[in-house]
Amino acid sequence: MTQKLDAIFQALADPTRRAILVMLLEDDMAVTDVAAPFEISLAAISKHLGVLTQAGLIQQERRGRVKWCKLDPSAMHDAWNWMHGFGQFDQTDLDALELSVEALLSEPTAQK
Amino acid sequence: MTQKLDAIFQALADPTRRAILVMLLEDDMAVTDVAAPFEISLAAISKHLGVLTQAGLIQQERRGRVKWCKLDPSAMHDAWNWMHGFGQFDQTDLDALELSVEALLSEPTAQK
DNA sequence: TGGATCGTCAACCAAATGGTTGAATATCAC
DNA sequence: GTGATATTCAACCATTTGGTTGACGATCCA
Repeated sequence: MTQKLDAIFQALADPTRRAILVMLLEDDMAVTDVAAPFEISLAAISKHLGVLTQAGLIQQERRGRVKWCKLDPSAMHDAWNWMHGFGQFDQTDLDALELSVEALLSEPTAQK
Repeated sequence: MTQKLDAIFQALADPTRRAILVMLLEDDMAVTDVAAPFEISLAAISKHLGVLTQAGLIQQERRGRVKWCKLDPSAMHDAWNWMHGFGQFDQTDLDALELSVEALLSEPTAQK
């Protein structure tokens, strides 16, 4: 597990990679489209996507000549879980937490 | 903010540093005591503590010849907050969240 | 078939990282 | 003051990282 966390945090430590993740939050994207907003080479982006895939933060699927990238939140969740032990949540956090909980509780399938 | 997150995630990407943070969860510690369980040199631990301090994950305070290290959860919290947008929380998380919320709500000073 | 597009690979480079050792600086305790 | 303890500093080293460029293998389309 610690090796997995190494990879996840390492992947998250780069601003370009975090920006990519945020973009993928919006929608799945092809490699070329991921690269478009950045000034670095396509090969560099390709490497970043490799790092993210290795860390399990995204999944890549090839369809034809296009390789689609989609977010995989489960790895992020592992990191989140590890950090969770450290949080003494203050009021600000509490608000966010309550919103999350309430949203889930109000879903049709949810039950107390 | 992104530079701050760079530093935080970078700091968290090393297993030795994560282990140190877990140790400090238990109690504040002197540098030498932090170093004790590890096989690497004291100087290396000192560097790790520097990285953690730089990232804002711990605070160091010198008293006499001893430098005390204590956890500072606020930086962790920044990272946690960034990640929060990515989480589709499943039932397992919900349980943990509820516990946190309820614990806070049941504190004397807490109010709905 | 042939040209354009998508993406990776390989080789290379500079800078950062995690480690070492040995010397230096404070502080404490006698 | 002397010696032991706590911590950092400086110089060094090997490896990793994030980037480049140019060539390459697939795939689409006309």
